[in-house]
Order: sequence, then C-alpha cells, then structure tokens
Amino acid sequence: MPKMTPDRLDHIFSALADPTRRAILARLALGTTSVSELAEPFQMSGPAVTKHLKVLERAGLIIRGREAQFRPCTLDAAPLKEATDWLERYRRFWEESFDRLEEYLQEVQTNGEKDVRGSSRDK
Amino acid sequence: MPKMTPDRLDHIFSALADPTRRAILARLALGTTSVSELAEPFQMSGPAVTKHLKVLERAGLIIRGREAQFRPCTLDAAPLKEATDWLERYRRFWEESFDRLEEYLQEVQTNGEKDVRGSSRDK
DNA sequence: AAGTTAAATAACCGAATGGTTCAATGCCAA
DNA sequence: TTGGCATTGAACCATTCGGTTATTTAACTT
Repeated sequence: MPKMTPDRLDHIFSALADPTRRAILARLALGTTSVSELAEPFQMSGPAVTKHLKVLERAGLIIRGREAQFRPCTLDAAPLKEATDWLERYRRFWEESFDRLEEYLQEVQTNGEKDVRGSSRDK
Repeated sequence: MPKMTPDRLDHIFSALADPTRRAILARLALGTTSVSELAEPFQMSGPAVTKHLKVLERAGLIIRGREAQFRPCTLDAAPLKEATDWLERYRRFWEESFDRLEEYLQEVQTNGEKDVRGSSRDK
C-alpha cells in the first residue's frame, strides 16, 4: 500500500503517453525554443503547457534554460535510448509474432470467441 | 476542450509506464500463463491484477483465452514495434546528444545572452 | 516609474489510476 | 448437488492527471 519507488522508465514512458507531450518533443527536435512558441500549436492555456514541460523535465527529456524572460526548452533524447533499450528485449517477439500468435489464435478460435468483457453467459 | 481521440500510442506507452505491467510482460515473454500465476510475484489483490491486464489488453499487448476456469494471457508484442518505430525517429538525437547538449550547456553557462526567440526561423 | 510580456504558482475541478474488499460467476471435482 | 477454485464485477477510496482561471514573479521597454 505504500508506493514503490518510481522507476526511471515509469517517468519516461508516462511522459510519452500523452500526444501533446509527444508533439512538444517533435517540435523540440527542430531546435530549442520558448514556452510560448511550444504552446502556440495547441489550444491550451499556458499553465497547461508548463505542466507538460514539468512532466517532460521529470523524465529528463528536456533541459530548461533561462534567457531574459524566456525559459528555453532543449530536447535531451538520452532517456529515449533507455526506453528503446528496454523495448529491444521484446524485438524477437514481434518479429516472431506471426508464427506464435497465429498458432495460438488458431487454437483458440476453434472453441472460443475473442470477446472478453461483457457478461459472459454459458455456452 | 474535452478529450481528443486517444492515439494508439497513448495506450501503448501508458501501459508500459507501470512497473507491475512491465513485469507482467516480462513473465509473459516466458510463455502463456494464468492470471493467478501472473499475480503470484506481486503483493497485490487479484482484482488489481485483473485491472492491469485490462490496461495491457486495451493496448493490444496481450490476448486472452479461455481454458476451463482459467483465462490464460498471451503476449502480443506487435504494439511494441509501433512504440520503437516512433522512438526510432529520435535515435539520431541521442546518438548526437553529446555534441548538441554539451554545446548548448556550454553556451548557456558562459554567456546567457543569446536570443532564443525564433531560434529556427527569422522573425 | 510604469507598463508589457514570458512564464510559473496557486487553487480548483472532473476524470482517470491504482489499489482495496466483498460479492457474483463459471467451471471442475467429490 | 455441493463445494472449492479462478477470475471478474461492483462499489469505494485516495492520489494523480490534465485542464482551467486568477495571481505573481521576473525581465524587458518606454
């Protein structure tokens, strides 16, 4: 019931789980820029963008600077390498997945449905 | 202003953002198994595991079957390919990151008076 | 000194998460 | 048929998330 120490991957993956944040990263791939320029494509208040930036910062995906009244954001893609490194361990599964899954689904479809939720009546 | 249609990547990345679910995937990499065997390593109630499985299912990462009173889970790693495909677009950034980031941090720490507005375009 | 602009904070809100317990369902076995 | 096991469902709870508006801080501009 206490919370476990959040893994770095938790922060990285959950930062990537939001389309706004992925779009921000895409913009930052074009170069360092200010918060208001980052906010511009979204119809969203400034503070909302600030919060997204905090999430990205917590994940280590951006580095913030200070220049006059601006707080420029710079992409730091290093954590994305951690994410891919984790995903790499599963590569063989999606490469083999045709065989394995087809085999499994074949077996299941002979006597079952793909339905899972909903009230399951006896058959 | 309400919620935008959730991207597939949203579901995939947020499924991966939890250590319990990553552990479940790791176990499933060893082969199809039942819910209670999946639950065994965790100090967590059954329904909690069921909820995690629903999240994984929503992300398309597992396929559920029926076998007597068991509901076996099988890994489907295909969505992980989508995730890596997305991440691949940033590979060059973490490969170059030494140069770019060092350069940036150097620049910021020595003299913080470079213009950041419209860094990649003329204003 | 006053005003403008960039951004962050604070306080708030509704919805989603991650967990719980207790009850129901489906399936097998004695 | 009765009982037990595997699993899900329902209701509940605390926390987090993603957004809002209003206020505040900081730096430039006039």
